[in-house]
Amino acid sequence: MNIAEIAEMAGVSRAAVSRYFNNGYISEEKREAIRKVVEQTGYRPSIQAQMLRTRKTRMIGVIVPKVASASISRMVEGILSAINDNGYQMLLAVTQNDPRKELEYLSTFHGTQVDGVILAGTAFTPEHRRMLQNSSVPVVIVGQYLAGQYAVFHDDYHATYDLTKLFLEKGRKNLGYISAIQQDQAAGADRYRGFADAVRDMGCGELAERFVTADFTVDSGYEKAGELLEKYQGLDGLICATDTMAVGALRYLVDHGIKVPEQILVAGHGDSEIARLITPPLITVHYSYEKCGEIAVQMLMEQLNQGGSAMKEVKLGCYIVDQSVKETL
Amino acid sequence: MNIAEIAEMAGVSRAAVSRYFNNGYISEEKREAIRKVVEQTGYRPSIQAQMLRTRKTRMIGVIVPKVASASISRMVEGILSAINDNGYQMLLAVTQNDPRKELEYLSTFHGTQVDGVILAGTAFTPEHRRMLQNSSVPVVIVGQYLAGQYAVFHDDYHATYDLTKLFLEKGRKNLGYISAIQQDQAAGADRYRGFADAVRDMGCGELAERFVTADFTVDSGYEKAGELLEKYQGLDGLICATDTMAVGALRYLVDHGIKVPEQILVAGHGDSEIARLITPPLITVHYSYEKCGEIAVQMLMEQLNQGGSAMKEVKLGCYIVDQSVKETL
DNA sequence: GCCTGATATGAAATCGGTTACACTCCGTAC
DNA sequence: GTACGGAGTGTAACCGATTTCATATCAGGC
Repeated sequence: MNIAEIAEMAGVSRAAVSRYFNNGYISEEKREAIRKVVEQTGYRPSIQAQMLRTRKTRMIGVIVPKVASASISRMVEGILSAINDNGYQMLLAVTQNDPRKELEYLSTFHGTQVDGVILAGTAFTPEHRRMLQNSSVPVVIVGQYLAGQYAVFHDDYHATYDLTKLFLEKGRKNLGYISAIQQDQAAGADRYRGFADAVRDMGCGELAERFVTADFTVDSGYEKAGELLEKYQGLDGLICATDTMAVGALRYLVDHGIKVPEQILVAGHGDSEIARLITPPLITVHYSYEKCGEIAVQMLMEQLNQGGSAMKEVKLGCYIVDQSVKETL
Repeated sequence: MNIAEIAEMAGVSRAAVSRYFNNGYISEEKREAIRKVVEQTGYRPSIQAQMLRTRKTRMIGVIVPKVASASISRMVEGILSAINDNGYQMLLAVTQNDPRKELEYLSTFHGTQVDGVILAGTAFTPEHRRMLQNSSVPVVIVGQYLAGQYAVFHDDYHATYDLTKLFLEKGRKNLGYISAIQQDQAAGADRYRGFADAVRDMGCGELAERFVTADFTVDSGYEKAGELLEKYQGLDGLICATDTMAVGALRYLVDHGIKVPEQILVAGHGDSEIARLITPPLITVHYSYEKCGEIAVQMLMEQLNQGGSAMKEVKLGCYIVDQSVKETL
């Protein structure tokens, strides 16, 4: 079933059938004739032929490090819903935290494959920058800031700054910090910097050195909490770069008979479901992952439709979630 | 940059350039000449043109009810990894549990859009069956069994049967069950049937009526646990259709001063991270979601490459995870 | 009666590849 | 010497749509 057959059956030209589907000039009679034939045959125009001819794929490429993650899957959900609302579809690629794969997918998408790209990167190399600058399709980066690029991300620095300040104001003066790798600008560097600056501003700069670096896993949080506690005796507060690490740390404390929150107060970042459900609940920071994805799509759509986006960088605010203060559920 | 320009620059025909990319007959000299021009120009064949001409998109459509879910995101991860290994890409669609959207995406994908479809459906209507039977591309259903269709799913019935038996053997004779809606064949009907048959087989058939139906949320689990406990006094065991519900139920019990597991033993299904991390940990059933996705892709690939798959229905086994018995972490 | 602009139409070019077909070499078997 | 098969090549048809362009009709304004 192609457009020529439909045209013949309806007694019109191929152009007329095309106009029927694209709201072009067409008389009422022909419209009706075509409608009948289309209904009867169940004809649908070939998407590939349309893509080739119009040079639009109506697809957005989305590159993420993984998908089985509370934060990322929420972001993907937000992106997907916004993409569909705009009549686009999502081509999903997962890098499994392999920078080579990230570049590979980026380059695949650069061709004629998609109309735009949303990239949830972690660590950016010079090669990333080069590739992004030479991109033939618009790219929006989510979760990270990258100079000169369209991006939507969170205020990681102030999130951790405020969290640290809260801990100090609660009288927790012997803080420790479990960080993510510094190569991860947002979750690693920015959050740690928020912690370090806050303790300095509050007159206890020596705490800035009380940190260890963990992977993004529960087990690593467990292990590194042990290291930190051994190294620095008498900790009364522990701030972790992610909820996942914080859960691991919490389990370490519970396993070793340390009372939470009485002896040590624990916080993470991400407002994940588990942070609210674990006992005792974690103090955490709410990140609007869905919103982040939606805004990224909005920026992309403006570029696709108008050739440019009003917004170039969007920083989203965060707020602290402390269930010991206001009860949820 | 199109194939004609490359051909001219290399002093060969368009066919030769095409053969260069598709491992056709080509002499060493021409191959080298083309290689040089390609390297120099960074030329890449248009994917759209290839799709149009070859009638292959090298894309698999994946339809899921949502993505921000522990079980589904793991399945998507498994599917995606297997798809990429086979040189395909993933077009992802989320239905948000709307059956209309499910049909809509199914029909979109039926056209020329993708080479194959993986469908994680929940409730199948006659219209689903009709559409699946008339599908022009191979479809594999995951997570559910549907007569006559290629499918990979779990042994939900025996999972719950064994779990219930375990509870009874542990001396918990006053069981209650929190079910998912019966329209959901796997998580709803099959699991409940496993529960009901087990209690009957073990000589306490009257328990089969002790159930309520909840949504797939923590809050619903919380609420329904309350209803069940009010209705049936003296419960000493509670089996839930999903971990999420079980977590809600657990919180209800904790909030109401009921000791877990001493007074009431609680179990879910899914072996989610939260089931292991919550205190006290849930008894749960391990489902191989990644594997489920991988096998679905394998079945799809066999159909695409050989015109048919050796496997038609694959039922995956489950095993009970009980941390009170064998310690993890 | 003539001009203008909106509506309506089809022929044909175009998007960028793949591949069937015909044909030329060239080495080898008989 | 002829037949044969495989390697290597180019021409041209084809995949299935959109869109430009030329043209036609008709209404209304003057």
